[in-house]
Amino acid sequence: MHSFETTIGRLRSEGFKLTPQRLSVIRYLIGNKTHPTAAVIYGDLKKKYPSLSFSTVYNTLNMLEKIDEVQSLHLFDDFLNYDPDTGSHYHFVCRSCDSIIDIFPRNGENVSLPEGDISGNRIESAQVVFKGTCKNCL
Amino acid sequence: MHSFETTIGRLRSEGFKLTPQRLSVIRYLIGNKTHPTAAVIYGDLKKKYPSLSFSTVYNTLNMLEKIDEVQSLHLFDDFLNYDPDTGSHYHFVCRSCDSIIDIFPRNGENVSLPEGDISGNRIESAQVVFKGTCKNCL
DNA sequence: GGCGGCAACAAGAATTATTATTGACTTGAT
DNA sequence: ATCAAGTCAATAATAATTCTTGTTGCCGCC
Ligand SMILES: [Mn+2]
Ligand SMILES: [Mn+2]
Ligand SMILES: [Zn+2]
Ligand SMILES: [Zn+2]
Repeated sequence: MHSFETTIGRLRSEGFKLTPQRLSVIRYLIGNKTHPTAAVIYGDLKKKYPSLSFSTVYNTLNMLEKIDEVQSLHLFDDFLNYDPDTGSHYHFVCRSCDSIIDIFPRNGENVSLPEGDISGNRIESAQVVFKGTCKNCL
Repeated sequence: MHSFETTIGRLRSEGFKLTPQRLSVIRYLIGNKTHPTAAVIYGDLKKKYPSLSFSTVYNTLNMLEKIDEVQSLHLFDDFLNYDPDTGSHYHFVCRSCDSIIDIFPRNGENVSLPEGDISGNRIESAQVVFKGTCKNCL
């Protein structure tokens, strides 16, 4: 996700209205490193904005994903996690405590993935998910 | 997945009964490179075994996954694909035609992933999914 | 042969996250 | 001020998976 100013600038220029609900979701997500679910976002914001509805959270998340300001991650079976960091990075999921940890590979150090083609197929994105046991649980 | 003989040997030794339903699912999966969904497996086997039930397919798949004879893949939003190849390989998903293509990285050639630790967290498995446009659709 | 225990089964209901729909109301942008 | 867009609330639709319940068929034992 871009900065608050850049993000709302993008929304404005794409013709979206800057409603308080949308702004609250955006403010919640900017700088958030916890990969929250829609339910968690709703639960947290509901405290401050008691009239917020679940559909609005979903609608806003889907809208933000469409303009590439967030990405949704399929890390668990039954729900999605949302990540405001749409840059190239990977995730580690602890099988024991379910925590999600960002992995930022330094160039060539830990993870190297092909750019462009693999046997004639054009790669446009790559998702890498590690599963294991986190530092804390070890 | 192992050979038919090895697989049913494992089932026998783990105390599972070799029922016709289970054997039909196993036979369906062995050597299958198509990453079928539970629904596809059910639909195909239903022709030959009209009394087969959906839950039995699911139960059998879960049982096979537990003893590591298949793996389930979260490649799409709403369903799982099952892969009888539990060896280390990755997947390419075509955004246009939804086809799934196996990627077998030769050592160090295209993909290299860390074994063991990443900043103190113990990695036990890694899932890599490429998305893009396949040879056919290009 | 008859019986009890038991795993697996079929059928379908239940669950659950997400998406879609409705209709009345509110609000942001011009 | 106007009005299209967004919101809320409630509810329904969707769809993959899991759960429940009663039934079946096999096996060992009397
Ligand atoms: Mn992340
Ligand atoms: Mn595969
Ligand atoms: Zn942990
Ligand atoms: Zn294709």
